[in-house]
Amino acid sequence: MDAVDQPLRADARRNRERILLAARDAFAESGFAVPLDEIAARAGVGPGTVYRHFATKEALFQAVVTARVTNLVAEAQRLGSHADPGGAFFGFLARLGAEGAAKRDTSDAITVPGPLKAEIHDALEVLLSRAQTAGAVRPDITAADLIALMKSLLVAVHENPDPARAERIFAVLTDGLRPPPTSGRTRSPSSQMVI
Amino acid sequence: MDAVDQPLRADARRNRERILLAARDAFAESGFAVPLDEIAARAGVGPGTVYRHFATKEALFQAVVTARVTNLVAEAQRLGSHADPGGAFFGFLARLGAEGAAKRDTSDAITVPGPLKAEIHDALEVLLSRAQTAGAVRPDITAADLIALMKSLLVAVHENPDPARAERIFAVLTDGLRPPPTSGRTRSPSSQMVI
DNA sequence: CAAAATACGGAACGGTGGCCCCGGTTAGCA
DNA sequence: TGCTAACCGGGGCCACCGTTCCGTATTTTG
Repeated sequence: MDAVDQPLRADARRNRERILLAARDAFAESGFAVPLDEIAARAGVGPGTVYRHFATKEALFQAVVTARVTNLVAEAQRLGSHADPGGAFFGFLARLGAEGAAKRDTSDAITVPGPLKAEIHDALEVLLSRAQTAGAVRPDITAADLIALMKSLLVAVHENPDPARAERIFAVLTDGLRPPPTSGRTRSPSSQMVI
Repeated sequence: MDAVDQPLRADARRNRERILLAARDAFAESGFAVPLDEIAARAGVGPGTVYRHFATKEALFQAVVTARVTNLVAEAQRLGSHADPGGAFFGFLARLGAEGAAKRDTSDAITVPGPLKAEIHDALEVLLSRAQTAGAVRPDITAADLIALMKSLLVAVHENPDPARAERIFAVLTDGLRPPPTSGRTRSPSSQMVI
């Protein structure tokens, strides 16, 4: 990973841009699991060239998704001052779901331990606790639960890419996140998961 | 895969038993992804011996999980004649969740295309449609949706093995599966996932 | 107990994927 | 235009994993 980018040869700069573009597309299509050789081939360079610019495959991944995650966090913080806590929370969840359904690497980005995951976690936690205080979201859920849920549901959506099914799955999530009717327990006793 | 098992040498029969035992534990702990060499090592045999008894790793997996899945299907069919459709459905879901949380290979068994997946799908469909007709489960969900949901949630549970979190996650699922309140829409408009 | 059939173990093969290195090429500058 | 330094390409190394092969060991049988 080159820190300075001022004294960079013209072809080096051009190749770096190409690699980032190709990585963006490849990661979005196939997630982090895409072979690095395919990224290199898409960029029209050799694998060695990729490693000249990015020390490791993960560094390249970080470089690609950082901008997108930062945007998400910014939107979450913007929504954090929203009047309606429930609307802000579910709106951000919808944004996250749309992003994750479109780009396969989003679920990897918010899951792999690192600064990105921490940022999303913190941003989500603010929205979540506000919504919970307002009574719009069930109080037992944590931000880590939500990230785990989102990640696994995004995987499910990617594994059978039916838009209608994706909407149904996310509807189950959003409805399940709402506070359960606190009045006389209508839950059947057999609905407990014994682990 | 040897069809005849009558003329089987004593050590062969013993090793076959050992392999099945080791595979059962290894698959339960690590899912289908466990290296076959580890199964062989656990059984105290060489990898070649495993392949003498089972033509492929997947054949061994099928031999291990078939009994368990068959039991699940039998229980589903038994519950199918239950008086309370909702209770039967959520009870079976709880059973599936418990089984899947305890054994990591359950999610693989019900997901990999094959007869096991088809059996589970059909058994689940009966319970689901009865519960939907009774108004205990939201009507838009399909059996395939449920399998996808269960699989991904089980993966999430296995990735962070906190029993409390597992219960919370499954609570979100069961609550989200209940029919949404049909009365005046309390859903905020921003809760739609735009895909 | 000896011969024949059968099974065993583990080394080896083939494929995949992350990562590195060397010979050739190209940019930048005088 | 010619020289130097940086860069590029892709072949290659290593690790992992499913699978196969073969010399050896064990069991069965006459």
